[in-house]
Amino acid sequence: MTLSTSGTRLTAKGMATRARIVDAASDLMLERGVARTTIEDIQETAGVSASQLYHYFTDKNDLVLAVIDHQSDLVLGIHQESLDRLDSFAALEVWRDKVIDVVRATHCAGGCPLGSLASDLAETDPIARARLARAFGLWEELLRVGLAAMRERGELRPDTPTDDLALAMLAGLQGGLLLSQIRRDTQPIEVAIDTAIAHLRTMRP
Amino acid sequence: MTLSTSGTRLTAKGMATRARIVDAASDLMLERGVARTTIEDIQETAGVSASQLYHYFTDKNDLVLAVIDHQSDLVLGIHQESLDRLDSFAALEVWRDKVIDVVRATHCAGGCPLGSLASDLAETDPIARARLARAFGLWEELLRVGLAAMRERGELRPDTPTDDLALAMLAGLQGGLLLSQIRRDTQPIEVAIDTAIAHLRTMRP
DNA sequence: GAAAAAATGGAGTGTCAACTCCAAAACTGG
DNA sequence: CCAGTTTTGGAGTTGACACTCCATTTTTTC
Repeated sequence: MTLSTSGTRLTAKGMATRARIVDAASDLMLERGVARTTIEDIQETAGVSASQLYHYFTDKNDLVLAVIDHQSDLVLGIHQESLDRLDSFAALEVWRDKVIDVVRATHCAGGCPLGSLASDLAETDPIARARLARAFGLWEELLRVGLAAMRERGELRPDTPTDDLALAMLAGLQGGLLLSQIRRDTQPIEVAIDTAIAHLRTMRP
Repeated sequence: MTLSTSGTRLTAKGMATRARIVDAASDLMLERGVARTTIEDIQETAGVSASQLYHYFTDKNDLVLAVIDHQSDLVLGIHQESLDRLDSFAALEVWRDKVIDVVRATHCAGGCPLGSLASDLAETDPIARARLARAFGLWEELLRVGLAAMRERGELRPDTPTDDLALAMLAGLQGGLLLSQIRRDTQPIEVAIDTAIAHLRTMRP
């Protein structure tokens, strides 16, 4: 999974410390962005010393990559769970509700963890950009496979362009999350997903 | 328009200098984000001294607000021009091509100026968030009015939920721009807009 | 054309943030 | 239980960055 730290073997305790650091960094970077999150903030939140942090990560950049991997695992995990057996419109609605519950739970703060990191790092860190592109590729694939399965099951017409719809759905999701974040209102993400599903409904046989 | 600097009257020369500063700051902040853009960078790019910068803006935050206003004017200007007489699907396609030309011209770098600022500032600067929310509101309104006009003209069925479609379109646009930015490929934004238009086409009388 | 206001130059200042270093404590494997 | 390895503590150090200050030049106003 994580290929950043190599060479030194990690004790159970060490793994726990490392995880605490990544957790703290993930939370803070989602809230404030990468550049505004200081190493000292992370130290305090995670309850570790400077030497510990630099024992597990070569520098802040290295930590950022670990945060990307961590958030990718979390986000893709949530969506994989819901989309794995995407075989009906009912299942799609369950996914929809789950996404919106998450947004509501955070009161629209932070936006999408991957989207925020992407916007933050796209132009300043090529390695981070590539890794985020990969994560979004996997996410898109999840939607692609799900919609293709729906088509196979006869829920959608055979000529439905599921690949395009999957990409458009991901775009709508990202944009909806961003708009919900700045408006502090779940309406945009709700409308974005519902409209995507409505479009899908026009493609039933 | 700009309500940040008040009290002192501006000479023509002063206005030019101020504009040079805002232009430079806008470019740099779009490329690197707000926190990674230093005052010194802006000074060099704009060709001004520190005292000039602090003569026109009380602090970096104040400059950020000016950048938001500037980018809002630019972005909304571009879209207003295209959407003003949105009375047919042909006009919608013209708008689509224009948007994608802009993205292609920048080689997908930077993403949407407003979207990037929004993601950057949403959680750290409440005033900036409010102002960006307002800009997105105006943008949404542009689309709302355009689609409503299309419906009035009989291009769309009377029961078409143009308000929802406008919001979903803006979301798809934002998400598509973000995905195009991290993939360095215009495909996501193209598919996002085209899918939105395709959905609209299903609503013709 | 002179007083007032605005625009500019550029050196300086205090703070903060990333990263280093050396030593000590805790743990692991044989 | 001991040698080697991993983990931890915490006080520096270096550089960068936002912002200040005061003097000087340019422009406006009457």
